Amino acid sequence: MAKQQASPEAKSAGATIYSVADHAGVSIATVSRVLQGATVVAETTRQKVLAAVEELGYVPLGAARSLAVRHHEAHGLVLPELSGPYYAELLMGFEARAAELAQSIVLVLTNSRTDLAAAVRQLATRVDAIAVFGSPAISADVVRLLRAKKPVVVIAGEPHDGAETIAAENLGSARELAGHVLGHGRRRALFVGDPDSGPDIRNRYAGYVAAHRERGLDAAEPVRVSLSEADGAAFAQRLLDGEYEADALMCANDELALSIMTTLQDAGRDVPGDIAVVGWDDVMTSRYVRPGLTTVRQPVQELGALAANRLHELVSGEPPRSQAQMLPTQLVVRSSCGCPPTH
Amino acid sequence: MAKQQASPEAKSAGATIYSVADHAGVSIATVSRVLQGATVVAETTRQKVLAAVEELGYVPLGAARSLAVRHHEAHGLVLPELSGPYYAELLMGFEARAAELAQSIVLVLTNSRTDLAAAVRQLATRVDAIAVFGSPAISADVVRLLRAKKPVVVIAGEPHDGAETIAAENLGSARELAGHVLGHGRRRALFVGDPDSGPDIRNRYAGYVAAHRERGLDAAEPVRVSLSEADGAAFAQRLLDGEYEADALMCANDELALSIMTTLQDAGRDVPGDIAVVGWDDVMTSRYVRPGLTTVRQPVQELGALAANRLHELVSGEPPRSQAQMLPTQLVVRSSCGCPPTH
DNA sequence: CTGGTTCATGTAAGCGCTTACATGTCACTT
DNA sequence: AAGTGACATGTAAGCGCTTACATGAACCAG
Repeated sequence: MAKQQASPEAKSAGATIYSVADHAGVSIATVSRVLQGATVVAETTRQKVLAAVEELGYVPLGAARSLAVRHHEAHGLVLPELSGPYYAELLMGFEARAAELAQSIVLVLTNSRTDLAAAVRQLATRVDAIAVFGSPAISADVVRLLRAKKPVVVIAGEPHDGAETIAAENLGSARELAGHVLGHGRRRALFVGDPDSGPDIRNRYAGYVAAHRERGLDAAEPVRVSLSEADGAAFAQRLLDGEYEADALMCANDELALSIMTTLQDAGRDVPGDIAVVGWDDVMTSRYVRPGLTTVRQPVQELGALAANRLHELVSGEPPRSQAQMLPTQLVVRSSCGCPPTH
Repeated sequence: MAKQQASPEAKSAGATIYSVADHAGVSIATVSRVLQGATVVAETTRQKVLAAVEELGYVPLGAARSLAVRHHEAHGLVLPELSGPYYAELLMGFEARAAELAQSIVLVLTNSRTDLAAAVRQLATRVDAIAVFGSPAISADVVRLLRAKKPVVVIAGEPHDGAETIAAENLGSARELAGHVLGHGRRRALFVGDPDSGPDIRNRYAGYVAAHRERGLDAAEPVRVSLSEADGAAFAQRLLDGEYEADALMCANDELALSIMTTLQDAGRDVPGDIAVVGWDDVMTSRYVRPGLTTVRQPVQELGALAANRLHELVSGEPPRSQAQMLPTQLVVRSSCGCPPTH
């Protein structure tokens, strides 16, 4: 009956470090100390404080701490969207590494935004550093950010002035993949995808061209379609209508390849008999589909993790790298290219 | 030559509202006013301020604003992971709605965390409200959060004391789906998945049982496996080995269904001839696979959007709903259930 | 018993914003 | 010419933390 002075319901909502200190009979400095765990506090006082925290349901106000310590302990990540496994994996890798570094992550998806610039500006307001996926849509704002001196790393994008770039290797594996297809004797291979949609696709096309050149072959102009299932199906239809002629299709990514391949098959074409189809990314579906899709696997999670890691290093004062970092990539041969099925 | 007094390189990194005010020759209050855009400011001063902001590369410190206005303008989202389209879509829906409401979103993935409780506590520190996906792993911490009086909504989880719940409908569509399969004359249908892994799966199993009961049939015990491709393949192998006997499989989700179906097919079984297989979620692969997978489509994006929306309403002072909200769900009949192919 | 250490704790000064309130200016009215 | 509003801007008091520094208690050596 002795300690019932505390108002039983005045708790939680507005608990601050002051109310906790009061409740525990100590100063706010002591409360802060036990919560940060850095300095030594006598065990008995620590228990008192913890009890008060518990009792009041105290949750410290992150903003106040951030203001006092002068950083946010948070990284920003700007991605176009999350459909398909690519960005999701990137995000997982990023999140996992950020978690290890005790950084919160705040996410912005650009496709859902009408005012992208405002969103990015807002983001810059609450994080210490930002990783941006290199969609062409955002370059201007990235530059603005740079001027505002938040460390920025660009993932799979154009090397912007001053911002670090990290990406997966494209040119070499694209050359290898195209070479593999040509090795099956295909002579009318088409590249499907728009090289202008970013450096990734541009380099894949460059690899396709290089593979042709090495063999003294002419590389066709790319078929410029977006990386969506719908555009894939539409292109396949045009192919069926005779608008294009090809015995192999090197698609800019798996989603495109899959929708094209399925549309062709449903129309009675034999893949790879009549026409080979290869993709890029090695999404889950590519394993399940028959024939299995030959493609290229990127270390997407690692890409994300690396971005988070660099961000942290930059925040900790390491100098920016001028050289773009490049992660190796791996050819995955299944049977849509003309190789015999192996499953 | 007259206005070159400004130090050319002292910019950005440490620009504060004070330096901007100095630079523009106004008070910090005025700077704040033009940046918030709420109060009227004379056009000429507004221009001066904007120019100073631009020149100094000023980015306001979110933490300071949050502290002053006493909320974060951010929502938290706690998800197990992001592999597969389900969570990614949920996140997209959530993000899109949050963006409309001008809320930042900070993301925590629980599978990558060793100390989940700490992560959630940290999260609570920097957001106004939290949406938690209802994995059983986190219930205890959710309760702690509730005590600490941050609004919480639980997505597809157990109705925890005080926390709102929102979910997609399971029981009815599961009954419908199971009924459909039984309608093909299958009499040895198995449910594959663990009803104890959460209310979603539990209700799907309940629907399976109800469909049997309605027809005077006995429902078998569920085959308790986790929702992963690996476990699916393992189960398929045991089925092939004769450990189970079945003419239909109702799987707890598509990933399971797909890996099982493919494993069976690769072993020479005819789906749906020998055995029907149905799933849940309608992931992209389910469209591409042959036979097309019969499944149930959930309004996953809407689920996410609804969560974001409720969070905002709760933060704005609306009273919590005691009734769980339930979104309708839709049977997608393709041919893995025994129906003729339609594509 | 005194003075010097050591160690736990308290005191108070910010961190960079927002905003209620006070002040000053102008343009009218009378 | 003085009084009155209306309006733009400045002043200053917080918001809830962290942390350098000051204080005081406890202990030990001399």
